Amino acid sequence: MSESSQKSRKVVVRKAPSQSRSKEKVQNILAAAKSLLASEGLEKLTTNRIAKLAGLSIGSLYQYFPNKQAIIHQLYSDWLQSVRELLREYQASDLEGETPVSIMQTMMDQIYRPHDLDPEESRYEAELNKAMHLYPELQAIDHRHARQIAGILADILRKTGVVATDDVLFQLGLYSYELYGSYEAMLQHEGTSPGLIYEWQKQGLFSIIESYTKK
Amino acid sequence: MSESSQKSRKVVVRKAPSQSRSKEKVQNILAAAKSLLASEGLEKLTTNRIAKLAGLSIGSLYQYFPNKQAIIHQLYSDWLQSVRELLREYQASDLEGETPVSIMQTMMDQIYRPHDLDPEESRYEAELNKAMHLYPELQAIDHRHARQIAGILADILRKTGVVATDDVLFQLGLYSYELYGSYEAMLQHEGTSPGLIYEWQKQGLFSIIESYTKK
Amino acid sequence: MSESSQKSRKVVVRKAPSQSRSKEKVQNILAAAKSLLASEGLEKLTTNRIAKLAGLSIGSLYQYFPNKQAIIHQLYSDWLQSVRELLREYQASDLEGETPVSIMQTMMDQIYRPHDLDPEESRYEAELNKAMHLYPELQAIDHRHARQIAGILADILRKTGVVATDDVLFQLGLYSYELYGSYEAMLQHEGTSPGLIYEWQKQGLFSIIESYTKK
Amino acid sequence: MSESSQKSRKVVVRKAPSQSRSKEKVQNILAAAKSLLASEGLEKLTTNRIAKLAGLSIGSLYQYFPNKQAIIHQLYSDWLQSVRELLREYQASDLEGETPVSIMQTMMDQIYRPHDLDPEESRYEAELNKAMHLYPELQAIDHRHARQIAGILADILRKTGVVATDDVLFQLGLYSYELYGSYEAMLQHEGTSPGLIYEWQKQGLFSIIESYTKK
DNA sequence: AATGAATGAGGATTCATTCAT
DNA sequence: AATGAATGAATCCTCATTCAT
Repeated sequence: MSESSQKSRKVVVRKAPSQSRSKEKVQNILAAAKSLLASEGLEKLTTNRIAKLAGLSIGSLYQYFPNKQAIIHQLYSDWLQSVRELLREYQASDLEGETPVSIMQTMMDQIYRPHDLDPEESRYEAELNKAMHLYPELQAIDHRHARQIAGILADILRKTGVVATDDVLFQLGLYSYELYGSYEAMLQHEGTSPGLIYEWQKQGLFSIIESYTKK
Repeated sequence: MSESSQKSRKVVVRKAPSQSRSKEKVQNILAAAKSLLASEGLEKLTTNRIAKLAGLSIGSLYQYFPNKQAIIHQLYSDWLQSVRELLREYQASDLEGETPVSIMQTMMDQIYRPHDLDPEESRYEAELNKAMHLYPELQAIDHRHARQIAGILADILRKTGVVATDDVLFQLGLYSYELYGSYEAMLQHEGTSPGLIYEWQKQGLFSIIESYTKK
Repeated sequence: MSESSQKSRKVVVRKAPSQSRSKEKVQNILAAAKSLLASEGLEKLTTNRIAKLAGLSIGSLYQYFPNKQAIIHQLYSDWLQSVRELLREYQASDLEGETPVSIMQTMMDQIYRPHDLDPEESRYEAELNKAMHLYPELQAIDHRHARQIAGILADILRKTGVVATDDVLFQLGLYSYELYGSYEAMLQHEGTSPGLIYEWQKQGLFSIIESYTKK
Repeated sequence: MSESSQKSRKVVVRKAPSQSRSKEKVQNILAAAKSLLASEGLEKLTTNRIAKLAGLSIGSLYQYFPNKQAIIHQLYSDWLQSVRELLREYQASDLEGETPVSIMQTMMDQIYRPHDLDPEESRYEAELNKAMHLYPELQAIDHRHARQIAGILADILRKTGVVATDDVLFQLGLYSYELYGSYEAMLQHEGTSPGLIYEWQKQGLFSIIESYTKK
């Protein structure tokens, strides 16, 4: 199960199977944008460069996306969706016998792992996050997604025994989700040790969660 | 994205602010940039607007700063310095009787407080952080400062009883410092409760610190 | 989504032409735009060509006008103002002994004349009119000016003995003004004889006016 | 201004609409263009939108029309033809007992009427007129048509008793025709009263015609 | 014949930076 | 030293038209 959901994390690739030519082009564009974001950063992300890297003309690019923001939004949205889907699997799964800490640990292991394996992925997500802040219009979407994720996390926490008001549960979900964002940010700094930070993040979060758990 | 046309540039102050007249102009420029950053965000931060708000000509601005990056760098550097100085005071103070947690609590209260009191300050620091990420050249400087702060924190932690290798101590300092950055980021999201987040940040960090403390 | 990016635009002059240098540049730009409009038509009127013909860079052009519309608006506004001022002189003058027809005849002779003398002027005004229709935002201004002119004409007609309700007087003023627009349009057609058309325009208008005059 | 990239082009129909299938497609295209012109204006009239609304592909559209201008030309040409045919009926009819004024009155009532009944038609013709001015190549064709119509009108006027040289008669025909164009333009302005304008147009024209009539 | 994806020149606009005065 | 007009490369985006399938 952990294997299959590992795959479902990469929604971008999952959609790739060439159902239609359109879908493939869209994927090319997204892949190009992702690649530029990871390799050169947000500053160098121009529509013309994306088109060139995707192997099509600028005009074609605009046949698939109405504007630059839409590309970034899709990238971000895809990523958020993959996280949401992963969390939903856990939410829907049999949580019998799981403690809040045990389930969070499992989920974090799965979500944080790619950063250790692939620094590109790490840079990519950090740049994506940056971009999100630069386009105010996209923040609303970000918030909506974030709230959904927070809701799922809150539900999982509640089901596994965390006792708190709905609002605190929701805040806890939001906090957990945003903690992941800060993890990404930290990895961008040189000199930080991913392993240690990961452990500390878990330890800190678990300490908080446990304080809301009935004994 | 106006920042995309940036090239490698020197980021040092062009003119040592030795004369008081000069010092004043430099301060005006920095204050204007800070104000614009806090009120309108990074996207609206143009050199022309800074000059206008600072009450001098764009030509004069370039007599005090070689380029836009240098202004942002100075702003960031000033902020880091204030943090460093604050921490150095603690470092130099009599830490007798303090536990790692007690001293961290004191320092965090002092550093985090402005965000509760002044949302402008919060926005300002978040935008500053964004800018830092957008100018790759500035990141190296950021890292140097961060390492200094981490070193101070490591020293304080060691003096107050944290037991770990030098490297782990340093990582712990770095982690503590970066946790603050993530706090700023979280506050930018709607729907988050500053009070709760602050408490959780502390609780998480203290939990980690305590695990490195001899009993 | 791309459709929605249309925004209201300011159509005022960005920089008050208070200093003579500025004034001169503004005039250069307007003259260049006018010249292009007259010689090549609206299709070839691009900001870059205006700048080049005006002898300055595209960047400079945008220091004097916030956008292309503003240039066209200024051109149109200037022309309307000259007409308004001319009419106001008549309005303020001693109309004793004048009949509606005699005063209209005098004014029309003065306003229509440039077309006979200068075909460039004729083409220019026709293109300007075309442009006005292409920019919806400018139509509101057009209407406001038109109403002012209509008001002045109505006043002149009333003072010189036309008897009608205020509304009809106003409509008559509007009609007289718009008749001039149609004169411009007709001149653009080959094979038309300006002299005849002018006489007919007058004859038609006078016939209408006289039917509202007490005998 | 998308039209600015236009170059000299043939404006004839590429394919004679001899087969009924073809004829239908051509009509679909023209109807779509007309509809877009009336509802959204010239600026929003793109070949791709026309094709979509006509229910065929952009490629097919270009099988029936060599370029965008040709479509507009056909639209304009069709409209002119309908006017021509209407006038020809009068020209061919028994004009015994008709005065120039009575016959013009009858014709104008018939031609002007649609504007009162259908504001869409009014907008359509105004946009068509605008388009005509934007494509210099089309003006020559416009003039040819206009001359034909002027010739018919001149003939009708002569037959019903207007006495003037052939040239003046022709000019009078042209003037009458163009007066209609100005009527359309006036209707686009807010605040004008169609009824009054119509009456005034007639009154003005009749006054001119009568001055060329033997008593 | 039909399709519609692909093209890319061209347009409006911005803004960091320079330099003549 | 101070000024601020001037620069122009660079960016996002449009749309008439073509052509491989």
